[in-house]
Amino acid sequence: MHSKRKRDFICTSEVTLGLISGKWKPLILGYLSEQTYRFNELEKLMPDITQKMLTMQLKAMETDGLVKREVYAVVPPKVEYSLTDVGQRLAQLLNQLCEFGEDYMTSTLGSSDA
Amino acid sequence: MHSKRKRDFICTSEVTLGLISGKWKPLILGYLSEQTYRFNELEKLMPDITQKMLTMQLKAMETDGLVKREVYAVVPPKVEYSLTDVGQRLAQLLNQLCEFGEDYMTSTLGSSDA
DNA sequence: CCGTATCCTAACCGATACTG
DNA sequence: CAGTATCGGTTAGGATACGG
Repeated sequence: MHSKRKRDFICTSEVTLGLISGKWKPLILGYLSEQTYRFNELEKLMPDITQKMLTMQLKAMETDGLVKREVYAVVPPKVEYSLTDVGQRLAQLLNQLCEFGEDYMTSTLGSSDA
Repeated sequence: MHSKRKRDFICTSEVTLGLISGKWKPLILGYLSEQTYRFNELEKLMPDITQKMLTMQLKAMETDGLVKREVYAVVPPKVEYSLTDVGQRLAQLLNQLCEFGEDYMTSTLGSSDA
């Protein structure tokens, strides 16, 4: 009874994957799930990311409702990023992906074509 | 106590994401989680995929240990694809992504910037 | 400090044609 | 039937420079 509807069903996974797809999103999600960070703090946590990419990924996640952006009207500028409730739930899901990843790496150590 | 190790931990999620990343992999995973399919059956299930992409994604998934490929020495050729145990477990995980995706679409209907 | 804008490369993916 | 090979378009992402 699920053979025909499966395609639609599976496609909703791509909605979720779209929220995470992006080279730095999983990492950002991971950090922000711990605490609120300022823009340049995130930069320091991820030395390899460029300002452009950090801005883009944060903006995308904000648009997707995962991240909350708070601007303080001070000089020098201060902007804080935190996860929304949805973002936190997605971060939880990401943890499950981590668990699978760890298990996968373990269970495929004795693979024949590794 | 987990703030410094978090980065390594989160990065293992990218291992899992790497297994799913690919335009058609979630769909293929979904179909093969139901039953074994032949190459051209998968083609029919996904009318928009090209032979090249189907071959590539299947080969990648086979290399990753998600898919089992069985060749029958007959004419015309017959090749059957099925999920390995790891592949099945990943398909389960994909179902959770689906659930989140559905819930996400529902919970963001009343969003302010939709 | 927090971004934007521009340029450039590399990867992904589709269309098409060909092969065992 | 089940692939492989080649070409070409589109997009993600990095480097760098500039602006509020």
